[in-house]
Amino acid sequence: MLRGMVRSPDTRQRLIDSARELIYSRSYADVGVAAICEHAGVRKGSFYHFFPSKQELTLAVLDASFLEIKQQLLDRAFVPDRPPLARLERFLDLAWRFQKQMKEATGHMPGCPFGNLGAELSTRDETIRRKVDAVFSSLRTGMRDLLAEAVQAGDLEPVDIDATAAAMLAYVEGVLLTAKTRNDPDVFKQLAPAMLGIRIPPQAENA
Amino acid sequence: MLRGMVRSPDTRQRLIDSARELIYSRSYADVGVAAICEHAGVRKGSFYHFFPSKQELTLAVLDASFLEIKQQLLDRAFVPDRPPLARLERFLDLAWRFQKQMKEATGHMPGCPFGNLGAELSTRDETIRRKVDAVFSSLRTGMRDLLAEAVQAGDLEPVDIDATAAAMLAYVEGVLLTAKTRNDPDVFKQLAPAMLGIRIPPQAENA
DNA sequence: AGCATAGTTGACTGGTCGGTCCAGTCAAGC
DNA sequence: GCTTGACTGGACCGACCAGTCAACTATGCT
Repeated sequence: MLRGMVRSPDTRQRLIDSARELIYSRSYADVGVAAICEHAGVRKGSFYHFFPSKQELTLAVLDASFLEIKQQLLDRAFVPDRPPLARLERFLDLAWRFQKQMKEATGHMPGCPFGNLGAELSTRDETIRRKVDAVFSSLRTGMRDLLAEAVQAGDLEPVDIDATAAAMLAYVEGVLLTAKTRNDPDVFKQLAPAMLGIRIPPQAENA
Repeated sequence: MLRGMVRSPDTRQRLIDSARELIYSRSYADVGVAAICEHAGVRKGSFYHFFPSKQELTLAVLDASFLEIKQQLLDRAFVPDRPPLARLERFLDLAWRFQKQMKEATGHMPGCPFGNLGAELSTRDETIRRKVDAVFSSLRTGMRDLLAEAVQAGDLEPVDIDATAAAMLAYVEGVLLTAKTRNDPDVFKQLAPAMLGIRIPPQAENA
């Protein structure tokens, strides 16, 4: 009776998902390969059949996290059913809901999956650092496009959209880290909206 | 001549200093007790004479780091020889110089010693999380006082000084993390000045 | 049927982890 | 000079680390 594909249909994906969840809620160093395998219901040998190292798995985790964030957060928040800046507000609201929900479920604020890895590993693993950088770069591009649209629509005065996108993203990262360190989702709720007011003027400085 | 206290004058302090340097430039998990001892020229047994655990040493490291930041950064930047907001600019400039100097010396951007530990350990060690939170709280207070002075002097419109101080600090943390992940001090230089424009209005929301 | 191969298993390795233990050392107080 | 107690040295501990390996199983292809 519907035997089919007995041999674990998606061992590789289960490993990625387990690692993503565990590393996100703890840290890279605190989660061993053995713990990831146990959570995924997979034996050590199978792990190394699919991934040559913990580092390589982590790169795959970063891809998976980016996909998740894009689909669950960005694509939802950025639906063009309202003005660009209102979409940014929706983005912050969705992000806050998620952080709050994680706090309720686990007792901890997880922060940003990319910021966490960047903070922990940037000085120690150049490959992972570059990957995190690439993810942030993609996020910045999305933000930049939104700001360009806002400028075009006249909802935003002309700014250096690249720098302003980077600044807004940095601010969100900082707020996430602050909320995580205080272990309080309301910190995010209180501080995040100020992101919308951040501006970096075009070219050199002026007023 | 001037014998006194032959028995290692400051073994404890050397351990703290070594741990501070190593953990700051790598991470908590990447630096073992053995490495700290070796760097300090101290044997394992002595370590555990002065500190009951690596965690306790880390708490002492946080105190030492805070003292260092206060003396080398805050106390220098906040000298009241100019208007409050100009002191904030000087703070950013000093912070940038330090990050740049570390990059040149080690090849890496270290980021913020508190933010790093907060990101890595907040979900895993409640005691350290609280300590990091306390440090941030002190920093916020310093920033808050400066903003209060700026408002009083008429250099800044009335804002929610507590929330605005928190937002500015969060922004600096985010910029430091961004610069660390990109491994480029110029990111800090470009983005940091926007901190001065961050505002959170008093009480409820308005415009 | 037979073979190739993707996938699985669990025992195993060398090394490192944080932490323990205790005999020894030295300076100060009596 | 003897005792006390802070401090030191270093051997040692069990647990865990990332990673290896050879034997095994099931599936798909011919």
